[in-house]
Amino acid sequence: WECLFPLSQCDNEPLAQILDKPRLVVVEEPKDRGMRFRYQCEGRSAGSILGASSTDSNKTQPTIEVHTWFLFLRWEFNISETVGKYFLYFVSSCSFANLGIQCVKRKELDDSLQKRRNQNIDPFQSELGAQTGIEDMDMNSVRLCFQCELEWEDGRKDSLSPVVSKPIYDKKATTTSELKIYNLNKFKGSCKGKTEVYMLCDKHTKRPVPSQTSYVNQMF
DNA sequence: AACGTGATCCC
DNA sequence: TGGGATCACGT
Repeated sequence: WECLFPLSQCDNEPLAQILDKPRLVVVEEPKDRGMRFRYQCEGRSAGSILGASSTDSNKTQPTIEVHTWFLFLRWEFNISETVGKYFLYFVSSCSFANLGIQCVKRKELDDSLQKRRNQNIDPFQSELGAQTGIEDMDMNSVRLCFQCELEWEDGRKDSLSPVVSKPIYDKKATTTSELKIYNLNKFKGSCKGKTEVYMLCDKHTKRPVPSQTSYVNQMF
Protein backbone atom coordinates (compact mmCIF):
# COMPACT_ATOMS: atom_id res chain seq x y z
CA TRP A 1 0.00 0.00 0.00
CA GLU A 2 1.17 3.47 -0.62
CA CYS A 3 0.37 6.35 1.62
CA LEU A 4 -0.45 9.63 -0.04
CA PHE A 5 0.39 11.76 2.94
CA PRO A 6 3.53 11.72 5.08
CA LEU A 7 3.03 9.29 7.93
CA SER A 8 5.79 11.01 9.87
CA GLN A 9 3.33 13.76 10.62
CA CYS A 10 1.53 11.39 12.93
CA ASP A 11 3.30 11.69 16.22
CA ASN A 12 1.43 8.79 17.74
CA GLU A 13 -0.03 5.62 16.34
CA PRO A 14 -3.18 6.54 14.46
CA LEU A 15 -6.34 4.50 14.64
CA ALA A 16 -7.40 3.76 11.14
CA GLN A 17 -10.85 2.94 10.01
CA ILE A 18 -12.15 2.37 6.54
CA LEU A 19 -15.00 4.71 5.88
CA ASP A 20 -16.34 3.46 2.66
CA LYS A 21 -16.34 0.55 0.35
CA PRO A 22 -13.24 0.80 -1.82
CA ARG A 23 -13.92 2.11 -5.29
CA LEU A 24 -12.46 1.22 -8.62
CA VAL A 25 -11.41 4.34 -10.51
CA VAL A 26 -10.20 4.86 -14.04
CA VAL A 27 -7.29 7.23 -13.45
CA GLU A 28 -5.97 7.20 -16.98
CA GLU A 29 -8.57 6.96 -19.69
CA PRO A 30 -7.74 5.27 -22.97
CA LYS A 31 -6.93 7.54 -25.88
CA ASP A 32 -10.27 7.89 -27.57
CA ARG A 33 -9.12 8.09 -31.18
CA GLY A 34 -6.26 7.00 -33.31
CA MET A 35 -6.53 3.23 -33.08
CA ARG A 36 -8.10 1.04 -35.62
CA PHE A 37 -10.39 -1.78 -34.60
CA ARG A 38 -9.02 -4.93 -36.17
CA TYR A 39 -10.81 -7.97 -37.47
CA GLN A 40 -9.69 -11.38 -36.38
CA CYS A 41 -8.55 -12.10 -39.92
CA GLU A 42 -6.13 -9.20 -39.69
CA GLY A 43 -3.78 -11.09 -37.44
CA ARG A 44 -2.83 -11.53 -33.85
CA SER A 45 -1.99 -8.02 -32.79
CA ALA A 46 -4.68 -5.42 -32.60
CA GLY A 47 -2.21 -2.74 -31.57
CA SER A 48 -1.98 -1.08 -28.21
CA ILE A 49 -4.18 1.64 -26.88
CA LEU A 50 -2.32 4.44 -25.19
CA GLY A 51 -3.49 6.56 -22.32
CA ALA A 52 -5.34 9.78 -23.02
CA SER A 53 -2.48 11.90 -21.70
CA SER A 54 0.20 9.93 -23.45
CA THR A 55 2.85 11.85 -25.36
CA ASP A 56 5.75 10.73 -27.52
CA SER A 57 8.24 11.25 -24.74
CA ASN A 58 6.01 10.11 -21.92
CA LYS A 59 3.85 7.19 -22.85
CA THR A 60 1.01 6.14 -20.61
CA GLN A 61 -1.41 3.24 -20.64
CA PRO A 62 -5.01 3.00 -19.53
CA THR A 63 -4.82 2.68 -15.77
CA ILE A 64 -7.19 1.83 -12.95
CA GLU A 65 -6.74 2.25 -9.23
CA VAL A 66 -8.58 1.05 -6.19
CA HIS A 67 -9.33 3.98 -3.91
CA THR A 68 -10.55 3.92 -0.41
CA TRP A 69 -11.02 6.49 2.32
CA PHE A 70 -9.56 5.98 5.74
CA LEU A 71 -10.35 7.92 8.85
CA PHE A 72 -7.39 8.45 11.13
CA LEU A 73 -7.95 9.41 14.72
CA ARG A 74 -5.18 10.68 16.91
CA TRP A 75 -4.74 12.51 20.11
CA GLU A 76 -3.52 16.06 19.94
CA PHE A 77 -1.83 16.62 23.27
CA ASN A 78 -1.52 20.32 23.03
CA ILE A 79 -5.16 20.84 22.15
CA SER A 80 -6.39 18.05 24.37
CA GLU A 81 -8.87 16.67 21.99
CA THR A 82 -9.24 13.91 19.53
CA VAL A 83 -9.07 15.02 15.94
CA GLY A 84 -9.98 13.06 12.91
CA LYS A 85 -8.57 13.38 9.46
CA TYR A 86 -9.56 11.78 6.23
CA PHE A 87 -6.90 10.54 3.99
CA LEU A 88 -7.11 9.02 0.62
CA TYR A 89 -5.15 5.88 0.14
CA PHE A 90 -4.85 3.94 -2.93
CA VAL A 91 -4.58 0.28 -2.43
CA SER A 92 -3.36 -0.76 -5.78
CA SER A 93 -2.94 0.33 -9.33
CA CYS A 94 -2.97 -1.53 -12.58
CA SER A 95 -1.99 -0.38 -16.05
CA PHE A 96 -2.87 -2.17 -19.22
CA ALA A 97 -0.31 -2.26 -21.95
CA ASN A 98 -1.07 -3.71 -25.36
CA LEU A 99 -4.81 -3.48 -25.24
CA GLY A 100 -6.28 -3.64 -28.70
CA ILE A 101 -9.78 -3.87 -30.00
CA GLN A 102 -10.76 -6.76 -32.14
CA CYS A 103 -14.05 -6.26 -33.86
CA VAL A 104 -16.69 -8.80 -34.60
CA LYS A 105 -18.25 -9.10 -38.00
CA ARG A 106 -21.82 -7.93 -38.04
CA LYS A 107 -22.97 -11.32 -39.09
CA GLU A 108 -21.26 -12.91 -36.13
CA LEU A 109 -22.54 -10.42 -33.61
CA ASP A 110 -25.28 -12.70 -32.40
CA ASP A 111 -22.92 -15.58 -31.76
CA SER A 112 -20.43 -13.32 -30.08
CA LEU A 113 -22.98 -11.94 -27.65
CA GLN A 114 -24.27 -15.41 -26.95
CA LYS A 115 -20.77 -16.51 -26.13
CA ARG A 116 -20.51 -13.72 -23.59
CA ARG A 117 -23.80 -14.61 -22.02
CA ASN A 118 -22.62 -18.19 -21.67
CA GLN A 119 -19.47 -17.01 -19.95
CA ASN A 120 -21.51 -14.74 -17.71
CA ILE A 121 -19.75 -11.66 -18.97
CA ASP A 122 -22.30 -8.96 -18.38
CA PRO A 123 -21.09 -6.68 -15.60
CA PHE A 124 -24.12 -4.43 -15.68
CA GLN A 125 -26.68 -7.17 -16.14
CA SER A 126 -27.75 -5.44 -19.30
CA GLU A 127 -28.64 -8.65 -21.06
CA LEU A 128 -26.26 -7.59 -23.78
CA GLY A 129 -28.04 -5.86 -26.55
CA ALA A 130 -31.47 -6.97 -25.45
CA GLN A 131 -32.80 -3.45 -25.06
CA THR A 132 -31.53 -1.79 -28.21
CA GLY A 133 -31.58 -4.75 -30.50
CA ILE A 134 -28.40 -5.68 -32.23
CA GLU A 135 -29.52 -4.28 -35.55
CA ASP A 136 -28.65 -0.74 -34.64
CA MET A 137 -25.85 -1.48 -32.29
CA ASP A 138 -22.98 0.93 -32.83
CA MET A 139 -20.01 -1.11 -33.96
CA ASN A 140 -17.63 1.81 -34.19
CA SER A 141 -17.26 2.78 -30.57
CA VAL A 142 -16.64 0.82 -27.40
CA ARG A 143 -15.85 1.38 -23.77
CA LEU A 144 -13.50 -0.68 -21.71
CA CYS A 145 -15.06 -2.23 -18.63
CA PHE A 146 -13.00 -3.01 -15.55
CA GLN A 147 -13.97 -5.27 -12.70
CA CYS A 148 -12.07 -5.97 -9.53
CA GLU A 149 -12.42 -8.19 -6.53
CA LEU A 150 -10.48 -7.47 -3.36
CA GLU A 151 -9.54 -10.04 -0.83
CA TRP A 152 -8.75 -8.73 2.64
CA GLU A 153 -6.33 -10.28 5.06
CA ASP A 154 -9.15 -11.89 7.00
CA GLY A 155 -10.39 -13.60 3.87
CA ARG A 156 -13.37 -11.35 3.29
CA LYS A 157 -13.96 -10.42 -0.29
CA ASP A 158 -15.26 -7.22 -1.80
CA SER A 159 -16.58 -7.15 -5.31
CA LEU A 160 -16.14 -3.60 -6.43
CA SER A 161 -18.65 -1.98 -8.74
CA PRO A 162 -17.56 -2.29 -12.35
CA VAL A 163 -16.41 0.90 -14.05
CA VAL A 164 -16.22 1.85 -17.68
CA SER A 165 -13.84 4.06 -19.57
CA LYS A 166 -14.84 6.85 -21.86
CA PRO A 167 -15.68 5.68 -25.37
CA ILE A 168 -13.00 4.70 -27.85
CA TYR A 169 -13.74 5.32 -31.51
CA ASP A 170 -12.65 3.31 -34.49
CA LYS A 171 -10.15 5.20 -36.57
CA LYS A 172 -10.91 3.23 -39.68
CA ALA A 173 -14.63 3.84 -39.69
CA THR A 174 -15.47 6.87 -41.77
CA THR A 175 -18.10 7.98 -39.30
CA THR A 176 -15.85 8.16 -36.27
CA SER A 177 -12.35 8.68 -37.55
CA GLU A 178 -10.42 11.83 -36.89
CA LEU A 179 -10.79 14.23 -39.76
CA LYS A 180 -7.47 15.49 -40.98
CA ILE A 181 -7.44 18.73 -42.89
CA TYR A 182 -5.35 18.33 -45.97
CA ASN A 183 -6.28 21.52 -47.67
CA LEU A 184 -7.80 24.85 -46.82
CA ASN A 185 -8.57 27.61 -49.27
CA LYS A 186 -8.20 30.40 -46.69
CA PHE A 187 -6.35 30.68 -43.46
CA LYS A 188 -7.89 33.87 -42.16
CA GLY A 189 -11.07 35.80 -42.40
CA SER A 190 -12.68 39.04 -41.41
CA CYS A 191 -13.91 39.50 -37.84
CA LYS A 192 -17.17 40.63 -39.37
CA GLY A 193 -17.65 37.17 -40.75
CA LYS A 194 -18.90 36.30 -44.21
CA THR A 195 -15.62 34.78 -45.25
CA GLU A 196 -16.29 31.46 -46.85
CA VAL A 197 -13.75 28.85 -46.02
CA TYR A 198 -13.56 25.53 -47.77
CA MET A 199 -11.87 22.76 -45.99
CA LEU A 200 -10.86 19.46 -47.50
CA CYS A 201 -10.49 16.61 -45.11
CA ASP A 202 -9.31 13.06 -45.16
CA LYS A 203 -11.76 10.40 -46.13
CA HIS A 204 -12.67 12.29 -49.20
CA THR A 205 -11.44 10.76 -52.36
CA LYS A 206 -8.22 12.58 -52.88
CA ARG A 207 -7.54 14.31 -56.15
CA PRO A 208 -4.95 16.71 -57.46
CA VAL A 209 -5.21 20.04 -55.72
CA PRO A 210 -7.40 22.15 -57.98
CA SER A 211 -6.63 25.74 -58.83
CA GLN A 212 -8.02 28.40 -56.57
CA THR A 213 -10.83 29.15 -58.95
CA SER A 214 -11.99 25.67 -59.69
CA TYR A 215 -11.74 24.62 -56.09
CA VAL A 216 -15.28 25.10 -55.01
CA ASN A 217 -16.76 23.51 -58.06
CA GLN A 218 -14.65 20.45 -57.64
CA MET A 219 -15.55 20.12 -54.04
CA PHE A 220 -19.28 20.24 -54.36
C1' DA B 1 -27.55 -3.10 -64.03
C1' DA B 2 -24.81 0.51 -62.21
C1' DC B 3 -23.49 3.01 -58.43
C1' DG B 4 -22.35 4.46 -53.66
C1' DT B 5 -21.26 3.33 -49.11
C1' DG B 6 -19.80 0.88 -45.29
C1' DA B 7 -17.83 -3.59 -43.91
C1' DT B 8 -14.31 -6.66 -44.47
C1' DC B 9 -10.02 -8.32 -45.94
C1' DC B 10 -5.34 -8.02 -47.76
C1' DC B 11 -0.70 -6.52 -48.05
C1' DT C 1 0.50 1.05 -39.47
C1' DG C 2 -2.01 2.68 -43.08
C1' DG C 3 -3.83 2.55 -47.65
C1' DG C 4 -6.49 0.45 -50.67
C1' DA C 5 -8.89 -3.62 -52.92
C1' DT C 6 -12.84 -6.24 -52.62
C1' DC C 7 -17.23 -7.73 -50.87
C1' DA C 8 -22.03 -7.03 -49.63
C1' DC C 9 -25.92 -4.78 -49.88
C1' DG C 10 -29.21 -1.07 -50.39
C1' DT C 11 -30.94 2.18 -53.89
